[in-house]
Amino acid sequence: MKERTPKYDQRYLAAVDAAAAVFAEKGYHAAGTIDIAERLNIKQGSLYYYFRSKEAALEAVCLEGIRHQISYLQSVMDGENSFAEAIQKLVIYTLSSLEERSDYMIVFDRHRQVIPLEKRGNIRDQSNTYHKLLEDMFEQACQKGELKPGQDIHISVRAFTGLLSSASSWYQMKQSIDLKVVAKQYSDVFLFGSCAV
Amino acid sequence: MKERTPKYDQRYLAAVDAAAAVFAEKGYHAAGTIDIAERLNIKQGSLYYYFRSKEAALEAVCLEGIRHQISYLQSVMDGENSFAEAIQKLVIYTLSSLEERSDYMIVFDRHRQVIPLEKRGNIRDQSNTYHKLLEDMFEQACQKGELKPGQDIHISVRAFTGLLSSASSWYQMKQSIDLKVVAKQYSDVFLFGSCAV
Amino acid sequence: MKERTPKYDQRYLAAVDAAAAVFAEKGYHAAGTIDIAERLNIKQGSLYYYFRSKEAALEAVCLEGIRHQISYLQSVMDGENSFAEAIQKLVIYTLSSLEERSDYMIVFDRHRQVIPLEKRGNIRDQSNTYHKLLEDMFEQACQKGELKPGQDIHISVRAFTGLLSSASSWYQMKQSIDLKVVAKQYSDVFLFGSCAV
Amino acid sequence: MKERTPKYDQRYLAAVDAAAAVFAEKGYHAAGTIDIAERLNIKQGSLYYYFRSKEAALEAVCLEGIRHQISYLQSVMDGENSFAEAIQKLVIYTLSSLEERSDYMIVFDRHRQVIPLEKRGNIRDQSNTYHKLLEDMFEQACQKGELKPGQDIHISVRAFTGLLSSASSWYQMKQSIDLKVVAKQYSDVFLFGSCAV
DNA sequence: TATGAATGAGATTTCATTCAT
DNA sequence: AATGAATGAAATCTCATTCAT
Repeated sequence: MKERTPKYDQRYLAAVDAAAAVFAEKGYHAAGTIDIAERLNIKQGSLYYYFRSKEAALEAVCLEGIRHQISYLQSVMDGENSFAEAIQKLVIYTLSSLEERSDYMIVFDRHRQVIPLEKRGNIRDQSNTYHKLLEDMFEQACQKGELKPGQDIHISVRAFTGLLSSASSWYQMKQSIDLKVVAKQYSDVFLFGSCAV
Repeated sequence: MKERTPKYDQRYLAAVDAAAAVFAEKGYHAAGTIDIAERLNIKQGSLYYYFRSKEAALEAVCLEGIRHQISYLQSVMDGENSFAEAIQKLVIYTLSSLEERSDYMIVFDRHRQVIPLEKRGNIRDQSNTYHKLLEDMFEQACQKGELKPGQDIHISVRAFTGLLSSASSWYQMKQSIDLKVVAKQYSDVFLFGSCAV
Repeated sequence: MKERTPKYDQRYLAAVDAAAAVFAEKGYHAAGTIDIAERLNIKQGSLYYYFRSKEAALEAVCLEGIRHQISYLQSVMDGENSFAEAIQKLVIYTLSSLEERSDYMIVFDRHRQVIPLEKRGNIRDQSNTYHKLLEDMFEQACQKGELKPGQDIHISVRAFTGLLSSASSWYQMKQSIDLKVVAKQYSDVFLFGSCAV
Repeated sequence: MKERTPKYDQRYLAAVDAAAAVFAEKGYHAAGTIDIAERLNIKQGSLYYYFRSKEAALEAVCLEGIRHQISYLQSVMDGENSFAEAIQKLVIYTLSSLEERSDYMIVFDRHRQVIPLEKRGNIRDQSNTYHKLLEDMFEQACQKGELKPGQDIHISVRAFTGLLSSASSWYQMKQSIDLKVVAKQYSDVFLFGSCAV
């Protein structure tokens, strides 16, 4: 919508941040553009200087949200990690994202689908990228013999993301428990199962 | 709201069904009372003979949705199942619920929290009941030595429900793979983990 | 938008009427939906019971406006009129429409083109019908030798409608002059010209 | 608003031109100041160096539009033309104006009345001048016996301008027919009528 | 039980305009 | 002369809800 000068970027990012916070707190539909504006200390109409529409604001939040996840995942894959280590790091990162960037996580998780299919291209692209990377990671682990044989990789990936998102729901009712303990157990369930023997 | 004559029950359930379908498809906020009415072939205003308000319709859907889960969970616990068997049955039941009653599952999963805390009593009660039952089940399994030692039961339960809900997201983009195969793998991940050795 | 019961028709027509009046007075864009509502003694939002949108109201006005012109033109063509008589009757009818239904005439004349091309189908259809009828009439007159030879019929028709619309602009600054005198002169100009000899 | 240095004049005229184009295309109300600015490759706010307001831009366009018509009409009257010749020249000039300056013609024709009566002084003055000149011309023709007797001159003038404006509507849907042929027929209708005998 | 008609409060969006830089 | 940022007022439209019939 605008070329990005550094100064503009700063304000724009603040706008995205405000949108994330408001959407996370109230939910996309229940949130009003006026809430976002107020949080930015500007008037409602001025929001449209940053976003073409409320929906565009949501898209911006989602995009910004997933960008971080992708780049961390990328960095984990680039590093020298065993499969088990990688899984643990991703769980930890997800849980700590939930502390530091919870707004973006929640909005992405819960409200992404509000954007109508036709306009979901950008988000879908990013989302696909993320899943593709994960699948690559599982694939490589499989070839190194780090994964149990005979399991469909797509389902494994999905089971893993399901676990991650259950962590998200956990965050909402979190009783202040040590993050690392929780992360350890989550990854252990995924890696080694819950069943004795 | 009304005494339940058989005939009334039938129409009322159709109304709940319609609400579930509409909420699931569009999301609670994006859905209009008019959409529900249209699906019932009645006029917008007439809806108010079935529901005191739109929110009441949501509550009815959620309640109806969880009722099934609870009663199935109850039946599994009453039967003579090992922990592993119980887990498998629950995964299968959830997946097949997603085929047969997906609307209710989706609405409960995604929109339950729209109902303001003050009015969420009924649903919370049911929800608590469900979690409590699950925790009991895990507790018993633990005492029988069927569960790995040293894991926090609350987290295990949550990890399990996270897995279940990942199945929900799977359902939405399902590539028609045999339900039992999928269920097997999902439970295997939970029970035995993904990691070789 | 609604099935037409007689009672509904009456109210609906009143709504179209109000829209016509407001659009004619202020112009489509300068007019607010609230103005129309006020004229109907209902609240702004209630307008949308009758019209899907402000634009739909405009379309309704235009359609209603041209309907009368077409049916009168049709009746003139069905009667036994010489070309000169027909022209005169049409001029008179147009001028008196301007007294009795000026709102519709003005709106059709000035604001029809606000409706975007894609949605102008209905109006264009009616408009084409009107022009087609006129062309038929001129064609027949031509064959009976009532028209000067060597003139392109399309241009003649257009010159005639131009004259009619100049009558419309006349109406706006009308000084109370006898309608029949004016109509006579207008048709005379068209039929016999302004130039001596 | 500014003293007119040659350079300023040039830019100013470009601005008027842009406004004319935009108003003609979208209509005054539907057109935004931003559209005009974009066409000039400047930013919205910068427009206000050329026009005090959007309305002032419209006024400028109208004034510029009619200036040409008046000066041509003046020149025709100053020359030695019979009434029939004068009419023909005016029709031709109008039609070719529609090719070369259609924006100004259209805007003047359709949107002049947007300017509120209080502020319409300038335009009205010019408009009156134009009509007055035409009436003078007809009056003189009448005295020379070039006009049919017994016709009200005001109506004749108006019938003539109606014809001219019908040419305008013709222009919009023009099927590219030779301008002179069209002009000939338009003036013939006005001068000699359409009716045989 | 059902509906037609209306309401009213609020939501998003648009846009001419201003002004410091 | 130009712009980036913001404003504020208004405008259209939506929608859950009500109620007389």
